[in-house]
Amino acid sequence: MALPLTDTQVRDCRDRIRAVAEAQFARRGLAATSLRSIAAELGWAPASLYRYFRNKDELLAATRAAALNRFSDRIEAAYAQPGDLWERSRALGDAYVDFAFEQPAAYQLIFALEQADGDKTPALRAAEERSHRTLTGYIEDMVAAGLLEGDPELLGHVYWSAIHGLIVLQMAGKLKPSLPFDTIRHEITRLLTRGALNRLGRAGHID
Amino acid sequence: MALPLTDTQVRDCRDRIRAVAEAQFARRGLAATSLRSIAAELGWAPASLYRYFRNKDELLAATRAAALNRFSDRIEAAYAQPGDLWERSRALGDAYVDFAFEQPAAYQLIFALEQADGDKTPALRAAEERSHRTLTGYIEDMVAAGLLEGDPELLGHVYWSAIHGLIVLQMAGKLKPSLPFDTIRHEITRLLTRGALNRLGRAGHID
DNA sequence: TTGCTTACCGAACAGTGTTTAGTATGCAAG
DNA sequence: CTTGCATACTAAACACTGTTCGGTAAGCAA
Repeated sequence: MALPLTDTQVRDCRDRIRAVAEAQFARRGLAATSLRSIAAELGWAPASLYRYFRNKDELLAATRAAALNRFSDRIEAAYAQPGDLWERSRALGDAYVDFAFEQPAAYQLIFALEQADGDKTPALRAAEERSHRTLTGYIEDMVAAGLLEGDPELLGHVYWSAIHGLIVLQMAGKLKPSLPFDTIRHEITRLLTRGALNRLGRAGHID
Repeated sequence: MALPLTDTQVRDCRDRIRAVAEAQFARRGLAATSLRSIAAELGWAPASLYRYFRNKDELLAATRAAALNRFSDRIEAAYAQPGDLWERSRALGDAYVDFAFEQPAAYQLIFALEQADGDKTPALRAAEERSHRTLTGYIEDMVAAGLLEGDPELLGHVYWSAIHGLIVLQMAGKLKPSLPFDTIRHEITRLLTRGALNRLGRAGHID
């Protein structure tokens, strides 16, 4: 073990480390996974990992990238299947949801979701419920007034998820620069006042 | 300083600590903020914080709860203003967006968003761009086929934000239990095939 | 003055990511 | 076969983290 590793050997080694890391992320959670625990599972010394990754963040980024590429593989394969656009749409949606629920740890890793739930204080829980009640109550008012149709709970989730997503993307500078700064507010206002989502929320199978 | 503090003094102390913590979260980021740095800014010893918070997680939860309550205050105040439902809708939407962009650190704290961006490997960035291209390309196909109308970029963001939000909520067990397990997939399929969002994405002011 | 409760602190402990000096391995050269 | 050498890997340390514990000093009651 003193001659230089080939490129493929290095890549295999990186993949092995990455796999152990992702397994521990899924099993113990991200915060409880240390370089020492990963090295221990490999039967290595902690410092040895630094031959393959510059630091812990780079290892984390590598596992994220691998999970994200698995996700893209599934989506693209589903969308590439034969059929008309409706069928391919359905296959793509199914692939998206299937991946999320078959590999929840990978999905959480991709989107950097914390699975911590035990560190919620009663005060925090109360604040969350209050916020949820406020936003959901608004949707209920809209439904009661006949301005939106469907199940208020589900409708509210779609609603606020979309708005939240727009804000996050705007903050991250991911929206295309040609959009003026206020466009997001206009879009949100239209969401809120036009009932564009009013076909959603009615539970029922598609035909 | 040896006689017991009154309840209000204790609360003031907790608030002072919390304020310093939130300021450091906003300034240096969440990961770079330690109990030692917070104590140092207060001129205290690190151990002293444990008289007011059981541990770091509880301090974090307190700051989260405080920020979330400030958020709810703004939303509720806007929605409680006089006017018809349209006007109150608009006020609520404005309040939501204004808070998010006036206090981005608080918004990120509330929704546990990591502001880390420098730890992105080229490989991870490539994987993200690939995934983004795949999902956006699908929307573009829909628009090209005349099944959706509007700006594909913005439309895609709303689209995937909503779906992502539904999955996260389903994973967290936040969707109401009466909804059968497959309802989320049906809703997503309807999103994908019904063009329910087809009124969105056309840039332009509301009248 | 004595005693006691109490806010606060200094110092330590275990654990983390990371660096550095060093060991031992196995091929290549003499 | 011996020597040299590049190299995969390690042991030990460093600086830092959250957290705990014994101790100190301050102010009130007796």
